[in-house]
Amino acid sequence: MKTVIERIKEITKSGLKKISSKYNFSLDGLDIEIEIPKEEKYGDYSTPVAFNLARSMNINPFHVARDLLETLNKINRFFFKKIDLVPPGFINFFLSRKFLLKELQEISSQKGNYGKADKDREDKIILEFVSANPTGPLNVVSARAASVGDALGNILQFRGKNVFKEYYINDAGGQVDLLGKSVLYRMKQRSGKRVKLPEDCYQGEYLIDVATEIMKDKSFYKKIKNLNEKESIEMIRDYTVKSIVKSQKKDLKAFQVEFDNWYSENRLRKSKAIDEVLDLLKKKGALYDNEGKVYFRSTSFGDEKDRVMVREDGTPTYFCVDSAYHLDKFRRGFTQVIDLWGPDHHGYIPRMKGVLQSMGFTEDSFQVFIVQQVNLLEKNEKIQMSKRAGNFVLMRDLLKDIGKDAARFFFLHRTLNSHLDFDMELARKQSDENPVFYVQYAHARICSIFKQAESQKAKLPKDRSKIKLDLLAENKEEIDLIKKLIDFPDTIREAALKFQPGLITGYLLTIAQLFHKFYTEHRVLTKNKSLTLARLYLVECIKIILKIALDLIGIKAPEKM
RNA sequence: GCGCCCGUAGCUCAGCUGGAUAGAGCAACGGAUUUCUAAUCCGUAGGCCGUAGGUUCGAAUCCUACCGGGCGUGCCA
Repeated sequence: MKTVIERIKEITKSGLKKISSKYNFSLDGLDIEIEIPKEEKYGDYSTPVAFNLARSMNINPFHVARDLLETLNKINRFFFKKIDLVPPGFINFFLSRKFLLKELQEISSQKGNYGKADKDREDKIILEFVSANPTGPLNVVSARAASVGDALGNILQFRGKNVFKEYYINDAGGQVDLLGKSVLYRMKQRSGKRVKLPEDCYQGEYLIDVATEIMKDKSFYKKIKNLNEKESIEMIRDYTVKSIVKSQKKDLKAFQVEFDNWYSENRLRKSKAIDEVLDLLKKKGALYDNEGKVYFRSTSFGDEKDRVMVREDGTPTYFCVDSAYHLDKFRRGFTQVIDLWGPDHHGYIPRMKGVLQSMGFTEDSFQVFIVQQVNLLEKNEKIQMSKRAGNFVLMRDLLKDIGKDAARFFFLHRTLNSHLDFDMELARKQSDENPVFYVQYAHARICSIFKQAESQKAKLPKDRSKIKLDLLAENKEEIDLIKKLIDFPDTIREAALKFQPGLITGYLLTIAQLFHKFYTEHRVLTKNKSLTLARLYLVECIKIILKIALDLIGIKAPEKM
């Protein structure tokens, strides 16, 4: 099913085809822009296509628009009530009432599938996000990434893509060794030794819990007691990572975010993947040796300097391992690799793009989006957060404080690429008037209407064709609602195309607003039975759309509040 | 030094591949409920779009310089 904009685009295109010979232009590569004007008098949809053509051919936009309008008026009578031409060359479309009602029927009949795109058999997307180090519980930054990543995955899936959500566990390297050491010292402390936790260790108190857990695990504890410090640190490290990953999974689940796969860096390192990536890059001539180290020529891809892949002692760098991981993503058959990274990894984009291109993958098969940082404010003071210092606000605390629905809505309702000031005090205090409740209330209100209708024996018949839809769209509130409802597929489409899950929250707010207004102005349950049924039908469509949209972003659609 | 993000209403932010009179929410102020949930609705007020130039029919949007805030700039992960 094509979206409304897609259909208007097609109509406009066929109109342009008919006048193309007169002006001698080609439609190849011309993107016909269809937008929703800010002001009602400029129509429901509008196109500035005449300007685009006029500019490239140096002709008068008004003339092109005038001829286009003439052809368009001949082409379609059903879609539009009228088409306007406004100087200096805007073409404005006004939808017909007939079309609005026809499209409303689509919502009713397609239900949860309204706005879905056909399955795309070509693309297999792997979407990697969060991937926090397994050195502690997830914090608010991960919460933002989780909200965004999960919603994006759902949206892309809805728009027909095959999406595989993956979490990369950095369970190898120096950081986790330090983690093992930290827990070892916590264990020493717990057994009564007066030792101080070294400064380079993770200071978080959650590690005391892990230490306790290990000491209670008698069989494991016995095993490590007789080992030397290095060996026991390794054992403790693995135990700790396992325990922390488990708790991260739990936190994410509470946040309603689930992954298709948790991928272990440790396992990757033990496989042949690293040798493979080095071999492949060598074959392509992208590597060179210098002072006993192996370098990758990332300067060929706009990086500031070439990057070390293998150190003098023969161990691979993080970059090297990550390259192997990304090669593995393609090896597993994914055609589109999408990563959400934190701003601290920003500098890695050129070299990672470079590595993948060197190995023969196209530039646009790998995309990175930076989910910007979250600044937490408490009493107007910025909270300094450092994992090592152990003072960071946790995802689970956020959940307890303001709830999953409000938190997710908040994280999504702004572009992922900009910094986010999260005022904890305000979020807590405002929990009553948070926009998410406004949206949820709309859904609950609708459910309440149906409950009431049932007691009045006003029930929508199974055969919806019996309903007199002609009674709808008689007033502005209904017309505005229907117009916004049928815009849903376009909103989702744009959100998927531009990777902007925030468009959904904005859409939800508008629908809720239009509904609340309608609710205030008009009654659904009236003495006129036909009208009652028609309005129930409309309200049911609103409920369908609200539910789909809320599901996509992982927010509950409550039956009552 | 270099790179990136940000600067729009009192606050939080949309709008940024140039287009029609710069928008929304919150806060402030004034109003609305005998009827399906007032967690609602209606109205008022609020702006040198960081500053200065440039590009053009047209700039919040593009270019240049500068100012301010934040982050990054490892053979750590």
